[in-house]
Parts: sequence; C-alpha cells; structure tokens
Amino acid sequence: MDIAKTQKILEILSDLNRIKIIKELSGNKEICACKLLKLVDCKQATLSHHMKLMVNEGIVNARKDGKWVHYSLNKKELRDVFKYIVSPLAQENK
Amino acid sequence: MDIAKTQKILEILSDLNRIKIIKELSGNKEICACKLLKLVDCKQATLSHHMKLMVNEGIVNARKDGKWVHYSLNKKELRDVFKYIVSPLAQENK
DNA sequence: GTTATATATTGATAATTGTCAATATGATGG
DNA sequence: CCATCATATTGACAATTATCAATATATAAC
Repeated sequence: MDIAKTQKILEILSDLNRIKIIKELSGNKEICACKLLKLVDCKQATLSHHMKLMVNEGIVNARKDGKWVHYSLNKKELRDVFKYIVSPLAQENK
Repeated sequence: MDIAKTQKILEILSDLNRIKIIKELSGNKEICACKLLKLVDCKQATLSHHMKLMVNEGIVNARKDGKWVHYSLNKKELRDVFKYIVSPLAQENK
C-alpha cells in the first residue's frame, strides 16, 4: 500500500453515499444494486457511477447474476489503507 | 463518531499533501509550518489553507510560539474515524 | 419478437476544491 | 519606528466531481 493508492481510496471514501454503501457492505453479505439504491440518497445513474468507482479502485467486488449485480466488500484492501494511516499512530497521546 | 463527521475527516484525508503531513506528524513530535512546507508540494498560502482545514476539523492541533506555529496530531480523533469504518470489518474474507 | 426489469453509459451542469499571487497580520530584532 | 521573517487571508481561476435526464444494453418472462 503506497501513498498514491491510499490517496485514491481515501478519496473514494470521502463521499457520504459511498460511506453508507461501504458500511452496509461491511455486514459480510452480498447486496445487489437495487437494494443499495434504497439505502442511498441519489438516482440510479449516480449509484451506478459510485459503484463503478469503487469497483475500479478494487475496494468493492461485483458479481453479475442475470439482470442483477451483487456487490461485496474487498475488506483486505480497506484494512490495508487504514493500517497505512493508523499503524504509525501507536500508543502515546490518547 | 457519526457518519457526517467521518465523511468530513475522510474528505480531509483524501488529499495527497494532507496525507503527507498527517504521516509526518505521526512521529509524535510537533512540527512547525516552515518545516512542513519543505515536505509538501505547494506554496505557503496553500499549506496554510491545508493546515486550517485540518485544525478546524480537529484532527490537528496548532500551538503558536512567537512567529511560529507548531502542529501536532490529534491521534484520538483519527483513530476514532478509522474504528468507525474498520471495526465492522472484523475477520472473514481476508 | 415484445415487454418489462436491472444496470450502465453519455453528455451536460452546478458545486466544490486545490492552487497561487498578492496582500495582510503579527512578532522579533535592530 | 523600520525591516524582516513566519504565517494567514483574500480573491481569482482551473480542474475535478457529484449529480441527473436521457438513452443504451442486457437479461428474463411471456
């Protein structure tokens, strides 16, 4: 995990709708786009855009199943980013 | 830590120069603006702008000392954000 | 084939943001 | 006071981005 990759991922995480999606996907289950659409405050075209960004960056996986697309989290990728930032924040000044 | 606060902080962390600064400040020492300026790829006015954003959001502390301003990290605030995102990412699909 | 449904793409727009030059503020030392 | 140095503020601009309406694609059901 380098700083450039970290920056791109944090940029993706800096949007309210995308944070909602990430948190929903944290539950270990796959969720299809139509369900995410109900969670989020935007139109279908916008959701599709958000999902594409996240998939392209590798933090979300997409599995197509007929008409549906099921999304899941790439937890490793997310944990790696956070380690990159947080690990040096060891003990000390709580 | 709520989702709105998380979003604001992640937005601040989504910039390359600000990430560099955060990582530099991770070393537990205070660093003054003039040293940070050498680290970062921008002009003085821009650095000042970045620092203000981070101080206002509460992830960086500023201590004025004569002409200088010494910055330090608010580690707790940062850890809290990351917990908010990462904690639900427990075990499972590594 | 036709229709309905799920998702993606395109093109446009409004809002946001990082950046800088110029200037201001404020502190220090002569 | 005056000059110098460190940092902040202001105003402007270019680039990016979230958003949507409209349309396209693809799959399934009939």
